[in-house]
Amino acid sequence: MAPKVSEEYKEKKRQDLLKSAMACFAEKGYQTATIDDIVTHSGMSKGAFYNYFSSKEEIYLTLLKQSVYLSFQKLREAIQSKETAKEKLKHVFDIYSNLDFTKKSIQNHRVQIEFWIIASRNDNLIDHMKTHAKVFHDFLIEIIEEGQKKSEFSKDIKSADVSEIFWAITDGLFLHMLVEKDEFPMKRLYQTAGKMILKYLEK
Amino acid sequence: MAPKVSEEYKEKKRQDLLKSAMACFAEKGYQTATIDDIVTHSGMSKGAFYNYFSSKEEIYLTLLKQSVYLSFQKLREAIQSKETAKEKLKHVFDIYSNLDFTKKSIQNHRVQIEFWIIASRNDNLIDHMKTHAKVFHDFLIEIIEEGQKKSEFSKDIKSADVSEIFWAITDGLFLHMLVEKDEFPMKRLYQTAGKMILKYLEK
Amino acid sequence: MAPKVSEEYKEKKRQDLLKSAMACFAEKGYQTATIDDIVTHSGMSKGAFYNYFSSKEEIYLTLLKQSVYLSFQKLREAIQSKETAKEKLKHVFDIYSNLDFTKKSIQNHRVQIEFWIIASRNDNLIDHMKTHAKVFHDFLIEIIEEGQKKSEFSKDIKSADVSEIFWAITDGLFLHMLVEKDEFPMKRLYQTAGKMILKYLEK
Amino acid sequence: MAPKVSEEYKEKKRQDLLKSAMACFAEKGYQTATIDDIVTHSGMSKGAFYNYFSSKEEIYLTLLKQSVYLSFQKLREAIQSKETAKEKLKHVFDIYSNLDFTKKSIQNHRVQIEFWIIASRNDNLIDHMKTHAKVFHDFLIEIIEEGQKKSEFSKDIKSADVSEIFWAITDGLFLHMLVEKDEFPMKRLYQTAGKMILKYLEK
DNA sequence: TATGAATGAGGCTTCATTCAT
DNA sequence: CATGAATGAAGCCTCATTCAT
Repeated sequence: MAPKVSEEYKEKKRQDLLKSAMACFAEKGYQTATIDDIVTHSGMSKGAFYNYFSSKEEIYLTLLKQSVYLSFQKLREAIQSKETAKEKLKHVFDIYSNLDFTKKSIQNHRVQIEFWIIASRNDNLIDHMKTHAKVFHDFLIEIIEEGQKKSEFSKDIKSADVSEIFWAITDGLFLHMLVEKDEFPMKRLYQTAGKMILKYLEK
Repeated sequence: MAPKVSEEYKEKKRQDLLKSAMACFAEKGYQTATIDDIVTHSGMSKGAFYNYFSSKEEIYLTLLKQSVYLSFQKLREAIQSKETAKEKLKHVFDIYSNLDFTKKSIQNHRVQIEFWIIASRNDNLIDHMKTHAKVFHDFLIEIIEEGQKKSEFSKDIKSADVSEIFWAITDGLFLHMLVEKDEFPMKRLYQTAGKMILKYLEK
Repeated sequence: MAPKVSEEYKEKKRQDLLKSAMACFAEKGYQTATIDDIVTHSGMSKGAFYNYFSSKEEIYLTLLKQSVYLSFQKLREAIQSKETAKEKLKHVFDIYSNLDFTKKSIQNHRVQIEFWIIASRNDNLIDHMKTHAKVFHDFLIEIIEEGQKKSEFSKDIKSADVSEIFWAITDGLFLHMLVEKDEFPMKRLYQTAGKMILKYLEK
Repeated sequence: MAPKVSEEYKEKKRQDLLKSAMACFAEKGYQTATIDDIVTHSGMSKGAFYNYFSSKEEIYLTLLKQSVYLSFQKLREAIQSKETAKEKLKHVFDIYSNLDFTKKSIQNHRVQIEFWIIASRNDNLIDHMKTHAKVFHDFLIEIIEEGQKKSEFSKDIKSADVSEIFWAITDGLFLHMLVEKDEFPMKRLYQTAGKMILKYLEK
């Protein structure tokens, strides 16, 4: 029997649910958001939800994978045109410091950090997270080591450590912004952190 | 007429519950851990729990105040003997980099970070958090400005921003350590971050 | 797209729950009857209950509105055919004195009286009650004043007071019947009260 | 061994608890008032409570008996000086219509009516209630029949029925007053009811 | 006797998931 | 495939009563 509906139709529904789920998890958090919230937001029925995802946890994980992947894609693309390692690094700082710190963007990050915490308690997830983390990590290491090769940066420095600190700052600042909200000078802080890192990297 | 049990007895029970609660929140998270988990862990009855705390939220908040208070106390004491601002800062870095990154200590931080996220969605809690945060923030600002006065550090630098970045690194590193666990070179990373900040502060 | 069950189906379930609730409240009282009692009586699940009513209080209020509404409807219909005010009043007395004082009917009144008491302690409910009471009150006042206009009744008498006393007798007799049960000559008492009131109204 | 404390001491404590219980039941109702409420109100301990009463139900019943007894005592005393049956009846009406309808007095009645309802569901209590009711009932019947003997009142009238109606009015009016509160013209209503009854009794 | 901490059954409500239509 | 009513386990909290001190 031929399928009753096209694959595109199904994929669209799936994406609708993912979007709604993201919106709900962002607003209320994983534990607090309910399946009802999600299906109400999406205008679909509960039955439909379970046709596409087998559980609340599954949609959550799907979301996680997708969202990490997407944000990494953006990052990589943005860098391509830059020549020197220093320029690339600066551009990464720029990207983060120029994110629109709208409610939606902040909530996205909240979900990511929450993911991180939940994953840290779940052996099945923790490897996923490590893998995701590694992607970002390697991306930065690559740039730094490129700079070291080209003698832009000091060779005495452990690239992995600087990368780690960079991502720590990123997550740490977002975490703090969640509480401080509007008054938080994210852009300035990010630029300061960028200067700090560059100063450290330079010979 | 006098109470039948001593104040010490009651305080001990209270602390027992706090300890159990911390263990459960650390293991399962605030939302997932149940009152039943806590009382089972403590060997007490549910009724007893409610003699000491009026709700799950209350014990959670108590825990946080206590843990924030304790860790700040340690920090302040540790600094006292140091003369220069630079030494003080270095010592702060040392303290954090020498924390015993045992399971327990890590879980403590997990609870703190988790709370941060929960609080960020709850207007009643957010002020608590800001207050706690300010304590640590002001502490660092004080040291940095002392260093600026004494001409140890550059006067062109916004002390509040450096403080913010320092705490962002702290929380960010802990967040990452939650996932990376044993392999995470927390000590080295912290020291690197310390050097980075000092280099930036110095003229 | 259309709902999978008909509106009639849902309305039937709702009415089933209302009936069960009435039975349980009547048997045990509002405070003592539990949601479990109600769902067990109705053969439904607890979850189903909460699909139809949002709380125990809500089903209770719904029940009361409904029962007040129904009994008032009956009253008003019964009166229509009568010509004179005196005949109307007599008919009201007749209706009450000929109620089937079965267990069920008595229990209905018990719930009403109980609710009266609960409402009297609850500012949110008290207005509901006043509104209900006013409906009955105005109904009687209208008849009495019609009788006064037509010179069937003395014009020196405050219609509102007689109405109040009539309803006081009604509730008072029901209250006593709750305890005296079978031996209580409700019919005769009601007729006596009717005579008493008519004698007082007549010039 | 001689008792450690005097009987008077114990009786005083008992009465204190009864007073507190009455206050709490009046304010919150039987089901809603807790043992904690009562002991807090009385300044005693829970243990003490259970030394004097074996359960919440017991103190409730004790209260009931006592309060019925006391109010009847007052009634009987008040009547003594009157000569004719009509005067006696009028005086009874006067007493009720001149009660201070303060909050406290109203709440007392609320508790009584609540008793009545609870008792009506409890076979063990229902006989108690009937006995109490009979005391009041017989009291009024006695007066009415005295009036019939002395030819003050019509002999065609069933004294028991008039008595029943009188008490129904009393309870009914109190019930309504609970909801209407301040605006309720209890005094005028009671006097109107008195006139109504007397008119009916007179030849 | 007095104290009040401890108990634990039981109440209300939520919500992920199932399944008949 | 879609619908949404039904399920029932599980969570939080209350409170009458007990009992060690």
